[in-house]
Amino acid sequence: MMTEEEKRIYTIDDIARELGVSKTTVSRAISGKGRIGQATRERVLAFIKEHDYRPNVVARGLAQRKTYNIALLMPKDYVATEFLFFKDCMNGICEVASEYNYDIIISMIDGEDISQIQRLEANRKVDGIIVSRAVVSSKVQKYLKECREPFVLIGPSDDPNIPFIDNKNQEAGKELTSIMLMKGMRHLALLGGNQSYNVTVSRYQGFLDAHHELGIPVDENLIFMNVDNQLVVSEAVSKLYAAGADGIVCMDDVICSMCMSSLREKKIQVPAQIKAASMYDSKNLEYHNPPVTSIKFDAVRLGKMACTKLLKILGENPQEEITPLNYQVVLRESTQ
Amino acid sequence: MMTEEEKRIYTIDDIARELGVSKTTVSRAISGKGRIGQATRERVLAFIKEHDYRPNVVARGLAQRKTYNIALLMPKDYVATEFLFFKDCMNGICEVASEYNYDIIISMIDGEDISQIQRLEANRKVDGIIVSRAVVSSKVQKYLKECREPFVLIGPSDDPNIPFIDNKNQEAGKELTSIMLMKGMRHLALLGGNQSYNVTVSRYQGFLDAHHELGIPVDENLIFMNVDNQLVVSEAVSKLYAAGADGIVCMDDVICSMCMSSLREKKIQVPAQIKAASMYDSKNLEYHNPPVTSIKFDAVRLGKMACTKLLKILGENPQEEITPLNYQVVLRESTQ
DNA sequence: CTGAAAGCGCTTACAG
DNA sequence: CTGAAAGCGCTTACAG
Repeated sequence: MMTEEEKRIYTIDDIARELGVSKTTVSRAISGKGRIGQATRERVLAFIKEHDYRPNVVARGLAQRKTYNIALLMPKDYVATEFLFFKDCMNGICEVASEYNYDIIISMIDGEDISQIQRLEANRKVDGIIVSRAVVSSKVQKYLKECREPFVLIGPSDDPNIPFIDNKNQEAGKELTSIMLMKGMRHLALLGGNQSYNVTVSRYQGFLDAHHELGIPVDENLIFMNVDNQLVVSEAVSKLYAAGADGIVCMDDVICSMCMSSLREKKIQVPAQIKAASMYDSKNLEYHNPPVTSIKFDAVRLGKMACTKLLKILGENPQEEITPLNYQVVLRESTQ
Repeated sequence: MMTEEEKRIYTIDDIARELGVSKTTVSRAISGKGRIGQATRERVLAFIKEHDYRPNVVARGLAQRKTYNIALLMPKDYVATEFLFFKDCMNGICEVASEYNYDIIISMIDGEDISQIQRLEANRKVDGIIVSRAVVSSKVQKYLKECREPFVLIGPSDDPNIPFIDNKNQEAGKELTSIMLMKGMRHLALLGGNQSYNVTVSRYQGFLDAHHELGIPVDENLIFMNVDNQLVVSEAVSKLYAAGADGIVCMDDVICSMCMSSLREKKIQVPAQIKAASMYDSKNLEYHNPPVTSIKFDAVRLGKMACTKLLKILGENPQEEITPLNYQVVLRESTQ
């Protein structure tokens, strides 16, 4: 008959009764913990499979004093670039989490306001926390350290007690810059984002490192930080071009997009008159003319590893290996 | 003493014992359900406040057969525009949810793949679902209708059985277009996004409505749909300008940004030689030169209302009123 | 107005 | 190898 009765939801008790065993036994068959006869286990497992039984995660959680939830903290005021990056992280996090049957609870953090974190803690609905942004205010970080929940940070940390996962921003910045210097450019300009972000600081440092290592002086007049809108970028581009820059390193895609369109507007040819490169390779740059050289970070992977790291702390045994994160340099026409 | 012992976590039993009442009584004082003496209630409440007791939401949930979780479905492949809009929705959703002490569990949906939804359902960790994108594939929608969980849709629906919340996209498209027509433009171009999205279809329809109502013919040669990258936009701009367009309606901000930079590049003056307007007012347009006229939707509000609607279905009594969503037209220099 | 008891659906010592 | 029992921290008829 196709018209089956309303699919009933089995409990562990139902199964025990129908199979004539104790629920202890059923529980053991499912969890794999404790001794149990081969035959019994198979019988239970077969029944479970046939009736598509899924244990109630909440009940299990209560008994085990776990929730199988992980909180993901997310700043309320994310801007475009960060958010695109974050989205990929989230993909990675969710993927790993669901493999271990954890769910992700999202919590929007408003600047310095820790009330949402307190709420999470008070409600005891999560086993751990992933903090998504390095820029999380020091107040938030401080609170997290004091609070009961284990957490991992996506982004850099100099506190050895805080588990974190980060892109190699400084190394990447250095490598990209080195490549441009080795291609012969001697007057590199830098267009950077918000300096209160760690990522900005790291990439900037990488830019400096490359110069120092090759013994090439940095021209302070070509450094423009905190450029975050079309107008400011446009002005910066005029200035740097007038000042004789032969290459531009953009700290992220959005800045680079604005930079490229500004160059087009001013009829400055790339790469003929000036070269350009960016530090985060999103789809934004894909269709640019000319295609832009850039560093490609693997945000999905970053998310996966952050989640894996937290799961380890929570006592799970994730198979995924935590190998150092890497980046690629994608050389395109804009630096030829 | 400042150094208090490890903050212990009280349970309802502890409180009952310390106060010499039954836990039934404590429970009643907290929930407000059932009769309870004024004096007793106050005594309990005072104790709770003093010791900062917070009931265990998971345990309560188990007893009430609720989870106090809401799932938010989110497509894995969101692109920039949608995602920015979605972020605001999320803010609204989270805000309302946390007021009622619900949490938001995020679930990434990969196209037609319903396995994550099945997982949500099987795990019974949510009381309801908010589907974030109108474009959710028909397969996903179909599955949701059959599944046990109540859900609301953000976006349009013609199925009267599906609760949904939507922007007035068609009306907004019509109004923006009407304004441009009434300003005297007679050859309006349209730059639209992905036609498989309902929002695109609705805004397009609004564009047509305005023309019909005013008895002004639509020039098919000025309609460019599915433009989603700089190159394509740039070509479209060339064509429409050559074809004599006197105004451009962009369906979203990202398209509009690309359109504006393309116009700048081609040295076509806005608003002198051609006017332009957009349909979603994000920060993207804020710094454009000239500032761009646009429709402003309230995504945060949209999220709030979606969540409110779901909470109603779940039997809560949200105070927030569900009034029809509105939009603003922000007239700026680009259409003067 | 208040409480003892059963129950939500699991897990886990403990005993056999 | 298996099970009875207690427990996770709440709620809620039911009885008084």
